[in-house]
Amino acid sequence: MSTVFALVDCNNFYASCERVFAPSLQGKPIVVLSNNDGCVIARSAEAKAAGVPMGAPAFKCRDLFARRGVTVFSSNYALYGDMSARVMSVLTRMAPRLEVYSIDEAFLDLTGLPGGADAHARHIKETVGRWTGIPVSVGIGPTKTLAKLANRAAKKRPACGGVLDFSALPDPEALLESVPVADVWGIGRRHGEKLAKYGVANALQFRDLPQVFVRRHMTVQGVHTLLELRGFSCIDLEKAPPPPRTLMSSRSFGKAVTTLEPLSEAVADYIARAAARLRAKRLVAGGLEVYVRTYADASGRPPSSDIAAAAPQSPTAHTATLIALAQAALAGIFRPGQRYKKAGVILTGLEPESGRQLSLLDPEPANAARDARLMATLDAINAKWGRDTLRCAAQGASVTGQSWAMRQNMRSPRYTTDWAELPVVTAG
DNA sequence: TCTGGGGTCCTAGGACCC
DNA sequence: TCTGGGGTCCTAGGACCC
Repeated sequence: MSTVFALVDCNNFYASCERVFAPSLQGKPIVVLSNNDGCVIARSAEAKAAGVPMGAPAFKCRDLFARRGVTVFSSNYALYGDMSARVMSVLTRMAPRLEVYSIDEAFLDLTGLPGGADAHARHIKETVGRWTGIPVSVGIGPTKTLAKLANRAAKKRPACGGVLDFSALPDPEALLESVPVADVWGIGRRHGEKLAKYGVANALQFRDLPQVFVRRHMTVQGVHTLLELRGFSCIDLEKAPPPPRTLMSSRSFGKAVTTLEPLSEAVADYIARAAARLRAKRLVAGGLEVYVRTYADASGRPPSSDIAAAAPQSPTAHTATLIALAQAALAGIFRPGQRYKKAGVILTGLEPESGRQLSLLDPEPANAARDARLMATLDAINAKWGRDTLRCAAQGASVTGQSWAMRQNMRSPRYTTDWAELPVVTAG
């Protein structure tokens, strides 16, 4: 029997998370901004109706926000991550196989469920809503790509109550014809532009292209998308995601940085964050990259980027070792007089820490055990008392006072992950 | 004043080896 | 008077996703 895929996607996820804890905003327009309060990354249905564009720079929307009474939130990833875990935990109980695809989406295997996929999907939608407060839509299809398309249609057609099964459509080709080709999962804007030159505007036209044409212009991944649109499943559910190959931490600054010292501090801070995530996944890094990016300057010269790589003597998750390497790399690419907008670090060459401890050919440095104990202690203290309780001096003295800190002026409380910010329920 | 952050995969091309 | 064939590894760049 062929697989029945479902895609469960949270509606306007970040905006919905904010509204769970601010019920007075139900039915009101709200938006969530990216880091640095830069651009709009989530909108409630009412904000969409008010004409707030996705991805719009926040400073260009101030008038519209004021005129239409839009409530604005800085992004609060601690809250969204926790709400996501709650949604996924409910979904885990409701399907035999599940792949968490992103913070707000999961693919489910609904093959052979009693009562049929559609009824089960409606039960899932209702349960997630009741237990978490987050509204979801469910798309069902014989391939992941078609389940994605069905989900998109479920959101656009109020009549279907948030659930749509591609296989049950009376006229599936009409749906394919209504979808711009660039909106198909795996095609994207650039390929969409190229396809338009060949007269391919929608998903139906793409589906009927010759396979060799697609292979030539879009590699094997394009062929997978083509076959999936035709109903042949090529992209399976991934139950246990493979370990990450890289870990990245980067931020834009609140304002331009022009000297090495604050840049160095920021890089140390990003390393500390990335290294903590590395240890949480029981991995070590065999290398790292540091990059910086400048503003476009007044004369119209475009922004420029510089990148430098470094590697420890042996793979490690020791924060101080990685910071020293990253700062030395940074010093090599820093140029006085530049106005820097952003910096980032990427940890590369990741491998399991356990593999290393068993290696006889490549003995650990003498102080590796001591380093590991120090990091374990640091992680335990920060887990108990908050992420920035124990820090390296290189990260700068204060958590909030750095000249490079990002802007975040409208963040909601960390309702679910910080004791000091629990919501208060008032009787009466 | 001036648009986020964190990932993956595929391919082409060069270095190097036999 | 003019440079094989085949393989591996690495990197850069381009595309995609959320």
